[in-house]
Amino acid sequence: MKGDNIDFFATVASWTRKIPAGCVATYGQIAGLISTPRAARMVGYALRQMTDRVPWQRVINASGMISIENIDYPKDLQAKLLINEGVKVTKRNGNYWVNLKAYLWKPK
DNA sequence: CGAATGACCAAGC
DNA sequence: GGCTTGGCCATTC
Repeated sequence: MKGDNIDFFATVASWTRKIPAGCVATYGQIAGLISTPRAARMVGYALRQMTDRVPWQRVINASGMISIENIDYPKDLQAKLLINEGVKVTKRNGNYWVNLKAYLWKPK
C-alpha cells in the first residue's frame, strides 16, 4: 500500500483483534501479515500503545516466550491472561514459555 | 535530517 | 534454554 504508514498501528490492531482466544501469534508473524516482515519491533511498539483496545497478550516473541519487562504490564499479567483463555503457559527460570507448536495461530 | 530507541529475529556458541 | 552479535524499521528527539 502507498504511504499507509499512518495505518501501521491500525493494521496491527486489525490483525491482533483477529487472533482467536486460546491462540497466540508472534511479533514477526504479525509484521509479515502487514508486508513488513522485518518490522517485528514496530509491532511490539505499536501494541504498547493499544493495550486497552486489542488482545495484546496473545502476541509473543518467536521463541514462544514472554519477553515483556520494560513496561507497566508485567509478564506475570500476560501469562495470567493467557492461562485464563485456555493457553498453557509454563514458567521456566523466571520466564513464561508457550508451546507455539500447539497454540500458534494460523491466519487464513 | 541524523542519532538514539525498542514488548524483535536469526545465527552462532 | 541462555547469552552475544548484527541487522530491520518506524517513531521520537
